[in-house]
Amino acid sequence: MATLKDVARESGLTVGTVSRVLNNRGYISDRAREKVDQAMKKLNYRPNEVARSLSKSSSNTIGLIVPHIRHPYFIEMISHLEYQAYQKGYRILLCNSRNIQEKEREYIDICTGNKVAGIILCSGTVPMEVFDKIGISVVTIERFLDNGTAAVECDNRQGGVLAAEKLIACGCRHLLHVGNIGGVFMPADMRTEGFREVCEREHVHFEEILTEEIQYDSMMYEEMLEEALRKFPETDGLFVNSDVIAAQTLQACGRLRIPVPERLKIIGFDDAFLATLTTPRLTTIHQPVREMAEIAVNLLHDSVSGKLVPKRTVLPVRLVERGTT
Amino acid sequence: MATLKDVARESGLTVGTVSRVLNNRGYISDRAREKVDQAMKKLNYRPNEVARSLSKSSSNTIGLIVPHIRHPYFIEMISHLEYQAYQKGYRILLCNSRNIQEKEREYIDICTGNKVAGIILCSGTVPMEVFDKIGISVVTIERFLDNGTAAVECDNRQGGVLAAEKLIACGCRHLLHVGNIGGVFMPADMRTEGFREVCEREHVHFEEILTEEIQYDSMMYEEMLEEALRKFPETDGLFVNSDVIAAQTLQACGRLRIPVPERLKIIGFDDAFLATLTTPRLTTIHQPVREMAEIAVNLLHDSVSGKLVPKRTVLPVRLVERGTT
DNA sequence: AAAGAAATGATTATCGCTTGTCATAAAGAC
DNA sequence: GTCTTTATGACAAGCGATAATCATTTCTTT
Repeated sequence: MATLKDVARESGLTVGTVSRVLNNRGYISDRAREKVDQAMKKLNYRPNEVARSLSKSSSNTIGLIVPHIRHPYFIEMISHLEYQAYQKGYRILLCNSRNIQEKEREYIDICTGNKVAGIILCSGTVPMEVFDKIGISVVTIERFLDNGTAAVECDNRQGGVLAAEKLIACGCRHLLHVGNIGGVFMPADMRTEGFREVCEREHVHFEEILTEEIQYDSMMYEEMLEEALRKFPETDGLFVNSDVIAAQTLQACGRLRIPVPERLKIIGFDDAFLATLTTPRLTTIHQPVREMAEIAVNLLHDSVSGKLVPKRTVLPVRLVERGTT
Repeated sequence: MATLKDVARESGLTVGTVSRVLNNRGYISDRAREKVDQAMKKLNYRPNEVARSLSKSSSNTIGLIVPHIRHPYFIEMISHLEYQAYQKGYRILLCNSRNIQEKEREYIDICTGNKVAGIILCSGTVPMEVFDKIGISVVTIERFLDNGTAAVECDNRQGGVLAAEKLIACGCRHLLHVGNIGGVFMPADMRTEGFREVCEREHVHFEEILTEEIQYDSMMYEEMLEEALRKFPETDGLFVNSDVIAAQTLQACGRLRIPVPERLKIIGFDDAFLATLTTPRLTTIHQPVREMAEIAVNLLHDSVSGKLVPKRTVLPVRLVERGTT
């Protein structure tokens, strides 16, 4: 592989000048630029990013830590983040914490060892102090981190409000809400708050059940859902915390012979691709994933560049009506 | 951040010795190991992987190039590859070529610039000569690459055979096959071969339609499918090249009021998570994604270690019966 | 006790690039 | 014609490891 030195020799310039051309630093003439360009092409030169990173003790890589890859929500998030990062000249180091604290810690270590420019954290099993030491910019998405650089969220509470209002408007009077993992706090808990608020205001009865970590990890909710529907047979409106759960509710309803949306209306959350592939299609709360990803990358970029960034950014959600209401 | 030097000072040893401890090289006493361990802990030392990579002119990162992230098949593949790579001490640099040659080229450059240990290629818009120059190990998954290091595939032909046999066994006599993108050659084309063979052998009539790149990229097949079902109204058995297409066929059937599986039987391909979320659930050809991912990473590892690796590895597929047959 | 193995020290080149310093020219401003 | 700006050369320190060389010292063996 050709090095800077080779390019310098080939172009008849010195490494200093060539480096200045590459980094757009100091005085450079158009002629020099041209000569460097030609030499680079001729030698098929690619700067060694590793050496660059070492020299600057920071790379152009973003560590992306997610608790799950196969989950439809994270798929969308990862896909958009990759794109946004690419647009801004960053690469993505993909880290799947599998929702395990030890793995998350390990990945954080890996990120620091690899001198990532920053971390985008969609996983949240690790306390802030772990980050305090390492001095890396961290942008969270839909996670709390007491003292993090910046947090991006959607308006979860509003999502809960929209769902409740819609179900009630549809005439449902016995609501059921399938929420987050018990004992783990995250912004998504606010969906429950919003939902609860509306139900209480409207004096509509509602039940609430929590989920378990193992269900989240394996994405298997069916058994639990069947049980819940058996336990609350009068349920006529259901608000669940993800499209995956909603899709599996449809499966359970199929088995229990509960017609949707005739006897039971369902509203999911996320508006992932999956929402358009079920029968009927899912009515759901749309999270602006594209925008959230874009903002997250921008925040990280700004923070790395030393700019002051907002600690919290909340984006609006909206109800997307399809076939389950 | 603490460096090797600091650890050396703290442990009362020299950098040479500490480096030898870290890399398990040469003679080292247990006492030295201990002292280094303690010093590392005390200083919260993490080796700078960037410096390491520069020194060895190769990193422990694998460049993973996919044409798509949101596609259910690639999701599973990415998830498994990440896990397998992690197990073997590799990191994943996630590259989404979006099925665009220029982007793929660019990502290949990025990979070389970042001195990846090797590339796992699930995308295939770039000719081999691009790789020839750079001298990087490349393992392909479900792609042809004339002169690549190693290729991992599933037995696509057998998949086609199984699908055809099943449909015919179910009594279908007017088959339709939705194949790959026209003009682009890939191992998945062999599914069509196997399917065709059986149909011809059994004298069962079948139609075949190709898809377009834009459909693949956007994952929107519905219009095309509706059209196809209108054009061939006597169709009673359908074999499509992915679960995404199968799921959208269900959507189309819903709109056209074609009962599945009563009047039309459908077999998909991949056996992604999605296959269990549709109504009815998809009968499909299972690709052993976990094993393919594991083998791909192993092959890359072996190849990087200088071992001789098989040029082609073909894994068996199997029919998974669910509700669409 | 002699010989070899085991363990470490001390030092340094190397990886490829960034960035700083200082010197030196040539071009343009006034 | 001086002064500044622009453009480059020449050189070298530094980023944080790896790994090689050579010199020592301590421990085993026989």
